Amino acid sequence: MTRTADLRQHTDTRERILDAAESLFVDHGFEATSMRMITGRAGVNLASINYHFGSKDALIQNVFRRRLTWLNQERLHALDRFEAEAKGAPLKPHQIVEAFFGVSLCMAADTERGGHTFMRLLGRTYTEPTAFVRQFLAEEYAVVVPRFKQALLRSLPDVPPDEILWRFHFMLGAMSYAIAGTDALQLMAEYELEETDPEALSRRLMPFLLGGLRAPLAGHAGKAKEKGSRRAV
Amino acid sequence: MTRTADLRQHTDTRERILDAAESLFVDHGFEATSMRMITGRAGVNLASINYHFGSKDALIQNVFRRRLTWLNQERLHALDRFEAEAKGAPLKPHQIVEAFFGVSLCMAADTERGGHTFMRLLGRTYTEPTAFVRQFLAEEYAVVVPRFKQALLRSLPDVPPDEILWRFHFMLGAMSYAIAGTDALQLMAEYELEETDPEALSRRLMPFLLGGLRAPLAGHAGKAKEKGSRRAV
DNA sequence: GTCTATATCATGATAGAC
DNA sequence: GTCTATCATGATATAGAC
Repeated sequence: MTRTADLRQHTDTRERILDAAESLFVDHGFEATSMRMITGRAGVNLASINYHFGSKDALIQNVFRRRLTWLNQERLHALDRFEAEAKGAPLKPHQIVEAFFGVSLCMAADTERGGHTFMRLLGRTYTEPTAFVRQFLAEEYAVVVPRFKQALLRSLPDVPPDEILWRFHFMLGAMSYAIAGTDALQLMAEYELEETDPEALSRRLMPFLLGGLRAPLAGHAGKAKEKGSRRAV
Repeated sequence: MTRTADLRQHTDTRERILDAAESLFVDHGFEATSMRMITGRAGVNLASINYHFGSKDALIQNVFRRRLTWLNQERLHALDRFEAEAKGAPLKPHQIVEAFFGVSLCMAADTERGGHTFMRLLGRTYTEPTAFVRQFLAEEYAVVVPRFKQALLRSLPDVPPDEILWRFHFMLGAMSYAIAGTDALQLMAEYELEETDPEALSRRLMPFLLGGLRAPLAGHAGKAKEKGSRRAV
């Protein structure tokens, strides 16, 4: 149970399994990753997954929980700091984006301890959720999402709430691809791209996100199909 | 071999298999989708997949090829039309975005004949490519990507080429999430979202993409790590 | 806690009758 | 072209010795 995250190689069997599973899930997906592959890479016995986690599904949940609760706390803390500075005034969009996506990119920048791998997994999972994973993610995000949503609503009072939600969703997509990164981009570029420097990625992604978030609304009838009062809670 | 795409239910066994595989691949991924699931949904015999396609991998490729070649042709035609109008002048960013993403969204709007399903599959696959799928996608995009890349370079001469590639990549991510749509968004919204009206989606996504594409560059040193002449071919 | 051995089941693929 | 029956393999999970 020690939380001292040594670099690279964990000695604890539990952590070794989690590390191996995390990286294999990214490359092959949950169901295509067998327990033999996981225990093989972790250098532990096949039966140890069931001993430590009970089942493969429980292992999947632990892979997420291990990092996601911490990540969401950091996102909230970042938001807290900005709101403390603002003293009740609405935040600026770039602060909210910084709090959520900056922290995310920060975790994605950690290649040694697996943060990068995890963020790729998270982005991939968000659009391809198995039933029980979706349920699980919804619970993990239950605290974070409303906070950021409200901050955005206050920050952009002229933009319809639905529009803000969608744009946040688009930003998640852009970030997901950003972190998936060179592997997928290489498919497009004929020449070899530079290594993914975390800071460079942030300098690239952030302006894009803000540009999209603050883009002028489409011309006519953003609320064409009005349906009574449709306001986010 | 008839290309008359009847609505809904195909009578041809081949097409029935392709339809079933397409939708199952979206929901469960390639490897988690068994041939029994596919033939079961298609209402055909288990052995027919191997008879008609030879293997499961070959089936996967056929699922993509069936729609992707057509889609890429449409994207090129749209670009051709704009360039014909422009008579040698550089296109405007919104035209290029319209040509690529407008056509994509148009296919994604087709829910009856499976275009929507396919576009979700394509977006999911782009960041989670099995080895042979990646190879295959690279071939399919070999013609389209350079054309659009060059159009963007001409359209935005002040933006470094690498930056343009990345922003195109980000746009793909935003579109992928946009099409994945309500399923994933619902995870975030506490209230029930409206149905995904295709036109509404386009009105939402397009301004976001353009805002991101044309966003001002990050302040200092966009090319901090210069490495000789790094120009796209 | 770790390991071997094994039970049970689903998978991709094929052979061969019709 | 379609179907049944079947093979070989690999999956998750567990029982029980150490």
